[in-house]
Amino acid sequence: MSLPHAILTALLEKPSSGLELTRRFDKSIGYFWSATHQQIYRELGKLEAEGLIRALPSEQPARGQKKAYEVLPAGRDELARWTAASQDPKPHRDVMLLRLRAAAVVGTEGLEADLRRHRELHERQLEKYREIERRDFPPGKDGPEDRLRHLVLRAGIDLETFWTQWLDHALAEFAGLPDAGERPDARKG
Amino acid sequence: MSLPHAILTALLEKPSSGLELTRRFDKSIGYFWSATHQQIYRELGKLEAEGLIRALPSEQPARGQKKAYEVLPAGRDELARWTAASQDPKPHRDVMLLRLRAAAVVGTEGLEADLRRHRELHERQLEKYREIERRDFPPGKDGPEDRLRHLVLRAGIDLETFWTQWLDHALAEFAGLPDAGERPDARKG
DNA sequence: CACGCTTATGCAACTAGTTGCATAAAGCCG
DNA sequence: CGGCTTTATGCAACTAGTTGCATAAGCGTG
Repeated sequence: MSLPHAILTALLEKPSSGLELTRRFDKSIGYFWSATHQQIYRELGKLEAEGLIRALPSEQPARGQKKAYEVLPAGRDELARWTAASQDPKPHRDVMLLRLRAAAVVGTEGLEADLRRHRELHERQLEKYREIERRDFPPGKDGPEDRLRHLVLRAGIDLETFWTQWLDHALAEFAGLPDAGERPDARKG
Repeated sequence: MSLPHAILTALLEKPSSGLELTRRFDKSIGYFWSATHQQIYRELGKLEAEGLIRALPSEQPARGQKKAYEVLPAGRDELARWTAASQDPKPHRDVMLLRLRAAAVVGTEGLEADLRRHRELHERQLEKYREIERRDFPPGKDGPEDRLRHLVLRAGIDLETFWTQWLDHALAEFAGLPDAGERPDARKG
């Protein structure tokens, strides 16, 4: 149940319409909590019905019209409550690790190319994060809010660095594997 | 659509009943692809209907009876196909990072304790992985399959190490924040 | 102004994963 | 044997997230 809280956070940072939120999810909050525009519109409707946000009155709500929302005090309270509440970490799911484990049984054929491609994608994401860091956190911009937001961005940077290095390691391991790329025991069953 | 492939991998490593699979998911494959027993039973039914696995004939299938499955050639082919097919990495979702971002807006009150708790959980998981590494990958056990499986385990070890360190970093950052644990601008709205 | 393109909002149907509970056999124990 | 616990399988209902499509206003252009 994190999407409503992601939206509340984004709206507190800046009141926005559904589409604006969607765009901001695509390039900031979405890096660790992605959402499609349909999820966002649906959730905005629910949050409004619950009285946690409201549509800004200025622009009349009509189809094809921007409809911006702002957070109400009840919404801020709910977000504060949720932020402080203890939560167990959810197990992460990682398809690539699953594929590697499968490859140990059915052979590595075809996997190396995708490993290489993922390495490039992670490196590109890393460069994007570094760009954001340069833009949003120049030396000196270190108030308490900045430090927290910077901390979160650092997690993104460090994670992409981690995966880039790990994939290098995996590729090196692949290079040391028997030539054909097919495990010796593959298809024996 | 990874759960069926996770199950195929597990069954190729060793034919098992639903409950055995559930247990193995809890302590091995589940570290990067978790599943409940209901998911597993449902998926076993589907895989059998599709002709990718079959119930081992030995023990008659009755309620309260173990019913073990093995992978059929079509299942192995499907798994090999899936393993080799290119897939885009899915964006990871991380609630803790979201909470930190929210804390930049509504205040950090109550968060530090959970940060500390998560640190301990990650450290405990790390110790568990290291135990598995000692048990399953003693020096010398380095055939091609071992090396791939070890690679996957190393990802788990390195990730837990990463999070332990990152949480240390986050806690150090918290220590440097204004005393009360509440952001200056919190509740100003 | 008629056409097509972009912006913006939204419904419906689907897939995946979770939670709560039901059922039944097997083993233990007084 | 009668009740209790553990093992094992499974259904039903629910929540969360995804995909495909519909609708309509605004804007540019021949």
